[in-house]
Amino acid sequence: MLILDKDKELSEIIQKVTFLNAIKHNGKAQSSAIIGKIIVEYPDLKKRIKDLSNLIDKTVLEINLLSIEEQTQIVKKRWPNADKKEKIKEKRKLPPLKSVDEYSKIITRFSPNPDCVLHLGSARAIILSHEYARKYGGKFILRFEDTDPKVKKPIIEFYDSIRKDLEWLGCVIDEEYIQSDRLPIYYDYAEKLLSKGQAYVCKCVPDDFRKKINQKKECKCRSFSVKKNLKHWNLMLEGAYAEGEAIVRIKTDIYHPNPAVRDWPALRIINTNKSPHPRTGNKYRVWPLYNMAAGIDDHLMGITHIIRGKEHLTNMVRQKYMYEYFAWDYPETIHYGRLKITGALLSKSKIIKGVKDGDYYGWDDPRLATFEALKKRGIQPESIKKMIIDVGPKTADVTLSWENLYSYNRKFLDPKTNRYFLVLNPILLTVKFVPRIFEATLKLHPQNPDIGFRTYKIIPEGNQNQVSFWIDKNDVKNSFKDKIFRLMELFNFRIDQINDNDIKASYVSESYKEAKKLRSKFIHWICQNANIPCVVIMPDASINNGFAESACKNLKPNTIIQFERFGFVRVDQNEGKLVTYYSHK
RNA sequence: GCUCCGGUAGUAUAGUCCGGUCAAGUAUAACGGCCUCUCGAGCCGUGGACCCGGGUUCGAAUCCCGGCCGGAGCACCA
Repeated sequence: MLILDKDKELSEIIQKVTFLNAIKHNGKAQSSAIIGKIIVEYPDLKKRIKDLSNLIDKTVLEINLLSIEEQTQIVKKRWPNADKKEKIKEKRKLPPLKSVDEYSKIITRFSPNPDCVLHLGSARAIILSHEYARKYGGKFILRFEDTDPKVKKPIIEFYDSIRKDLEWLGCVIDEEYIQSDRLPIYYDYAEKLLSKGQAYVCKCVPDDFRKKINQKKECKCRSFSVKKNLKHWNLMLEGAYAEGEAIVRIKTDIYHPNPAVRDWPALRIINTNKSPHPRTGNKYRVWPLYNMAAGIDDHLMGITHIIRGKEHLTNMVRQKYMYEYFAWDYPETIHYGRLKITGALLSKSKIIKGVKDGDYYGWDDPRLATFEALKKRGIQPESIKKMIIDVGPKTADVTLSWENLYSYNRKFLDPKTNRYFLVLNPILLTVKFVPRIFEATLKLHPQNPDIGFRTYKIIPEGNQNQVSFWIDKNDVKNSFKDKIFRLMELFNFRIDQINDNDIKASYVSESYKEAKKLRSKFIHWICQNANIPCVVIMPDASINNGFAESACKNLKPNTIIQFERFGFVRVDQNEGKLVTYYSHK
């Protein structure tokens, strides 16, 4: 205590920290917070924490007696530079991968079953695997896991659509494998396991086996000799058994606490005359199951880091038995949580059913969260990528909101997207007494005039000097009386009369400042004859019809533009009629 | 039921391993203001969270125990 008291430097620091803490919290400092800060600077004081604590309590008591004004003054005088730290702008990045030093090259893989198109639910696996491979200068493998010709039957068209989706996402594939090409490899390893007594051919009916294994009892096939097992194995390959009559199981631990781990199935028989494989037809009857095929391949392909959903956690436990038999090291794993997005359907089977039943227009229906649909809606692959990286690889499930995705997307789109006018709910506005010819010059981008302009010439006609425009009914529908409106970048007008099919108005003035001063509503417009028909397909698949300004005539499909005061859209078709998909505000 | 994971604002995330600079940072959404010839962008500001209960400790988002809630697996699917 005494030593502390004498330490001028320390007492100075304590006072400073206490004053600052007090100011920060309405004039009342709190000792616990102060102790923390002091301990960090003087770790040695930990030993005499009681003394320190007393000293701080004393200081806090004294300083808290002062008013916040007094405190502020004292701080200003004694420590003029003490206040405020500036905001940190951090860019989130991937956490480092485990044990990278133990591998000469990082190899990751994405391994889909080509039984459906890809959707946002797969984004974590794809992007994390690819990003980590790139981050460490490694290799990214695409591996089609198409070893179930019956229950989750692969479909030929999806092999390609998956490749395309990956390309769109900017994930470059270094190597590609298809498991249905590799059956002999799995057979080979199966035989090795059988000959070492580490696997057996089980001929039990599934139900019986399950009952037994749940009671931690082995089935009779488990104790068959290697010779017998090999004989049965060959009979399997030769086609002597029907579907379900025999299966290869990997021996694990009958007493494993998790029944799902006990003697898991590795290869089964599929009648490919009845359920032909789309690539190999009826060439093979014995097909490996996930843990066999993926387990073998992950090793053979040198995968160092497996990044997959947490539903595979027990599969890791299962596969480790096989890895032990072969004396292989199991790769590092990341098992991330499920990714959902509010309201979106992310179930393959439901997507397939919906498309099949005609509930959706196709795989790219805007209501779906497939990559094809997102692309169609103008979502940039970079946005998805950034979002997934920000979400990171943690095991908790996440439910993203669309707003989040939109915000990422907006940041990419906003700086490089041309602006145009779109008029929905069009009604003809005729303005009379327009004093002269106007030439409106409209920036294609508000912050970046270098991108260019589009111009429209407004020529008054007839003895009342009239000009007609299309405007959105909704912009003027409420109490227009005595109000001045402004046609953006053009002039101000007053409405005389609203009819069902047109609006009569009179020119008021040209001044922008005047409109600003009067707090006029600024509305966009399209010259009566300078329009092209336009439809906007919304995320809920509803359709908006209207006019786009004629400058949109030359927009190429795939261009993303912003309709001012409406939102971003992606041009889908543009032949006589502009067909667009709405992205977001 | 059994076996595993998880739980920080509306959403997402940092911090958790190794207790103290965290009366909790950031992004987005919300709200207010400024700016802008878009309702977009930008700028400034406001409000908002450690699942609950015990314990250990001078001190717990962090460690321990118990509970609650959520998810996944328990397929001859992947």
